[in-house]
Amino acid sequence: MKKASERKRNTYHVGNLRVLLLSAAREMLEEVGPTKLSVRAVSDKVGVSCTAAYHHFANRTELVGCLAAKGFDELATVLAEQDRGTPKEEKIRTASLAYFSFARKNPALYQLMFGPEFSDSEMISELQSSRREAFGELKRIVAEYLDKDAQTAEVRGAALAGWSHTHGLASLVIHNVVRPPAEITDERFVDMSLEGFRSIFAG
Amino acid sequence: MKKASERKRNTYHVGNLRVLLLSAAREMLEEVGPTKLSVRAVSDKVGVSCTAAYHHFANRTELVGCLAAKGFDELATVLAEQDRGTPKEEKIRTASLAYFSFARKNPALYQLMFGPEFSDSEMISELQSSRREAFGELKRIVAEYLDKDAQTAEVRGAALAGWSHTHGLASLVIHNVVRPPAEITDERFVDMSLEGFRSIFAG
DNA sequence: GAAAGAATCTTTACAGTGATAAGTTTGGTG
DNA sequence: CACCAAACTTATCACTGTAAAGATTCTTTC
Repeated sequence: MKKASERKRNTYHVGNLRVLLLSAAREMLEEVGPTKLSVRAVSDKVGVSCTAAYHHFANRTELVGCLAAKGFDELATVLAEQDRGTPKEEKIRTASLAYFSFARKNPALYQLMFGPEFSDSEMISELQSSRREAFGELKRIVAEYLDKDAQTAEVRGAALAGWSHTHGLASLVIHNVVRPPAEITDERFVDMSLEGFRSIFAG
Repeated sequence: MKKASERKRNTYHVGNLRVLLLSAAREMLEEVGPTKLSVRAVSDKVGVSCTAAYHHFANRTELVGCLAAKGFDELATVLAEQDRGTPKEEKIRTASLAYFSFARKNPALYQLMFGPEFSDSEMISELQSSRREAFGELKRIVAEYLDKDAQTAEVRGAALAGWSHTHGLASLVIHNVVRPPAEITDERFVDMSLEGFRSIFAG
């Protein structure tokens, strides 16, 4: 009596549709772009009706917000990994590089994380805490670099500055506003910009 | 024999629909947000059928691209104005402040200018040249600050760094990733970040 | 000044989007 | 086994970008 859909669905209730949707979404994200990721397409890919998704996520924003949250977690991890064993003086450079490299490897995800999608709505506490933790990692690194306590105003300012700079650089490149010369590696490019800042403060 | 629409249209052919659409779009932009600006809503506001817009713009992207281009023009103008008469040593700070202030005053426009909308498509030469000119203005300012020729690698690097930093700061704030303390002015906030950078390079 | 052609605008239509409401199937629990 | 709650489906709506084809007006040419 299965007049229902023609989809092959061995398991009717998957049980963990949520994670299936999320990983399908993550897979499609880089192909499709941050704005064009649709609930329907994701559901289709999993082999489920699109309204099924609305039983696990309040709306598209929440789905995509979880993706962004995972992005921040991943970013924090990468930063921590790359920082491990780095000598003090190199910490800022290494972190900047890891950050920039992460952004270049996952442009759509990065655009999502810092895009206009969540600027108004304060919901998705998961996203907010993941963000906070990623920034925390940054502050930790800067604190060690400066040999100061992480709660210091100086550390906070320096972390803000470093984050702004690297995020700005990544954002400009990802959005094709600035195009780094083809013959130059990401590493060189980040160094160029850091050097640029140094020369601003030299005078 | 006017069985046509019920809209009041004294002048059937306006002649300059293009500019009308653009200014209507600009007006709505800040209310509606960069992603939710629709061709239909804009056309409605002008009092014209939505397909009429497609006689003046190839698609939504082009419409919104012209808006962004104008944004870059405006930004370049603001930078130039604020720079005029500023003593050499203050030029970077003044430019950063003017830039940041522009972004805060026109958040939606700013998001549009640096959003994912135009990252793939290379069209809209107007946008591209406006962008280039805005960056040119930045380079000019940095060149004067450093007392070097604008074509120098050093100037280019410093301009890139300065742009990245201020753009990053503006982007983080506009997207609510970082929330500047309420009691602090924009001016103080930018200074804080610049100070932060100085302390990074002090050691 | 009239007729032809170009520009401009409208109606209609389609496919894809986020989202809701109401019904159906399933797994688990008494 | 019966029932209930969770998971999923089928409509359906309002809205979006965009194309096609027809209508209206402006402009140019004779």
